[in-house]
Amino acid sequence: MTDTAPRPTLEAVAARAGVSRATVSRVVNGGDGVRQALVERVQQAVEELGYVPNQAARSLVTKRHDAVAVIVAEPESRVFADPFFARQLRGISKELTAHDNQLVLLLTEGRGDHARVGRYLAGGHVDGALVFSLHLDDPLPELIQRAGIPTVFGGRPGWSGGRDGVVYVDSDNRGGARDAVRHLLGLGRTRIAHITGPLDQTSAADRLDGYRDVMVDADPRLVEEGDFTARTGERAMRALLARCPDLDGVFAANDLTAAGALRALREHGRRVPDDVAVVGFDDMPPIAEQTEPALTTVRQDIEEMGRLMARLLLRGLDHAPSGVILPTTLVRRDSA
Amino acid sequence: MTDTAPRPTLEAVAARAGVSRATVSRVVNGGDGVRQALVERVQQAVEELGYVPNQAARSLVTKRHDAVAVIVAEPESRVFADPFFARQLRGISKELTAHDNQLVLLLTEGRGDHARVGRYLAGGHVDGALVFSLHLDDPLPELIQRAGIPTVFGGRPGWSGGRDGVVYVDSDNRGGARDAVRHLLGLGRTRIAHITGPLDQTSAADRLDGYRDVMVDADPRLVEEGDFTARTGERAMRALLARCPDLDGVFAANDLTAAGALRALREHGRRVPDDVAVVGFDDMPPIAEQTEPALTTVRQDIEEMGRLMARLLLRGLDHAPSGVILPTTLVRRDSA
DNA sequence: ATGAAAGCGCTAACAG
DNA sequence: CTGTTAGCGCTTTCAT
Repeated sequence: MTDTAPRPTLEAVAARAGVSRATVSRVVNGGDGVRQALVERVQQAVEELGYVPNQAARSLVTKRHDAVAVIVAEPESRVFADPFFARQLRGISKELTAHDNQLVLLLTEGRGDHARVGRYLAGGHVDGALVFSLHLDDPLPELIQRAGIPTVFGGRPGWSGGRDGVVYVDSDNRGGARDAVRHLLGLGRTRIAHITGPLDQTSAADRLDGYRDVMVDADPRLVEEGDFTARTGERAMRALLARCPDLDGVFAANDLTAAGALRALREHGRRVPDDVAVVGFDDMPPIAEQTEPALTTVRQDIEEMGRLMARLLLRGLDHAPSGVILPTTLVRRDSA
Repeated sequence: MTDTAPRPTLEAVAARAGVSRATVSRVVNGGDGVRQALVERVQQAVEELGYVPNQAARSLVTKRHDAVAVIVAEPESRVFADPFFARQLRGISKELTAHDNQLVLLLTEGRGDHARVGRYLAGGHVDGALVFSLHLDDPLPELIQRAGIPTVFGGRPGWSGGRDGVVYVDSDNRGGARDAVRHLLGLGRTRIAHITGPLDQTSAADRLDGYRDVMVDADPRLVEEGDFTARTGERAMRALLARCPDLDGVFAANDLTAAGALRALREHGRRVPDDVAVVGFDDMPPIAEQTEPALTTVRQDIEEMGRLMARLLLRGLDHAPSGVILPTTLVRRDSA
């Protein structure tokens, strides 16, 4: 790696402005309590020299880093197929940027990477962590707790029952699912199937619970487990069709799954929504608007989730509510 | 943000092991030239105290950060619709992780963010930068050059002609495009249309060039500009169909565009591949395998691109080749 | 309101 | 091989 040209230090600026380092430091950090004349002189010197504070030196004394780790622990498949991840990142990035914080991205490939993440967190490089996509049996939270660093989880962690001090942001998965199923019911459908997500994630489990809230004693054969991918959605739909040819409605755990289901339905000559009405979850425009027919779905504001997670973390977790649940809304298009 | 418990310092470890700070430092950093007995004593002290080096203090003296900035300058639309971004990130992350480097993600929302990025880069927080998705008129490279920090670009920068010392990694877009069109020709198609990407990006321009290489004097009306999104691919296909109803082949600049084209084709009652053969570009499995019919497309190894970019940067740019072009391969499925 | 001085925790000569 | 000694560039009392 080529060396960077030596950058001017506080010292240099002080010399040029004819003041002490302390004064320059004050000006650079807001400049209260410094005479206006001096402030200007310093600012000019900063300008002329192109001075930029050395973050390492600053962190060394302040013990702050103005950096937040974002940890994504997710099997490849989903992260790549689904714009979900990118959207959350964007929200987080916006909020962090607005507060002059940097985003350090930690992608994990599996258990092997956990030690590394733990070490990094314990290393005190960042002021906090934002963690996604935890599965029920994930050891990551344990590590993170041990690192003793402020953390906000994206999505309700499966193990949080009882654990205190766990802060998370989630969508109203259960309520959204209820809305979806009720909408189907309102359309006169009675044989409503559900293709779930991976049930070791709370978002998927909660949506299933919502489905069951409304379909109190539904035929258990109407529920098929999926994993949030289109491929599996298609396969699940085929299984459902074979098992319950009389079904007239489907609530898919996310839009990708719904897209897969739509394919299977078309393949089997079922018209949507005439024969079978379909509702998705997420409202990812590039997916929901592109399906044939366009998808009726439950919208969650993913970017806002990201933004909120960052905001909570930056504000300080001491007075933060444990869980924040964001509302969802049903978006009607053509599939139901 | 809650404070982290005060962590033990080198000093503390030294005291406990009964050696000097220098010795501890040596052990922590590889430990060559230290008697085995001492090494073990120090390691045990480290263990017992749970010592982790303070990165800020270390950077302050070494002037290295073991961190790389990844800058993504891309209008929302594409980053979110396309798994492209996530894949490259994964490749980069893997390589960086393997070399104990951190990934600092900088997402820009537009011109307004450029100053911030420039400041960050100039701030000397990172040892290098990886930059994506530059458009022809993008001022970002300028800023980056000024920051004087080692940089590798993802995709051939549009302005690199003449500029020396620009290092980039790209796919063989032009060659891949030629393969795609030749394949269509080999199928006996003669009226082959092309839906381009945004032509201010070299990847799109190069693919168009590749198309023209083969279709030397093609009817110019067979070319329609797109922007790498499905929606636009659909619209472009409609326009093409209206203008040249006799077309029998389409080369779409990427898979998403091809997916959109497929929709338009279906809507117009054209059978694929019988009436119109379609070839895409990228080979994004979640897209290419899910279209109806499955997409014949030009594969590029996106994750490898990311990995290679990181590798070049970490190895040091001084002896790096200016441009590295990765090969592409045609993947036959059902659409052509 | 401003300056002097003391470190933050670490590495890197330099001695020994 | 190991210890001593200087800082790296910045913030922050404490005087003035």
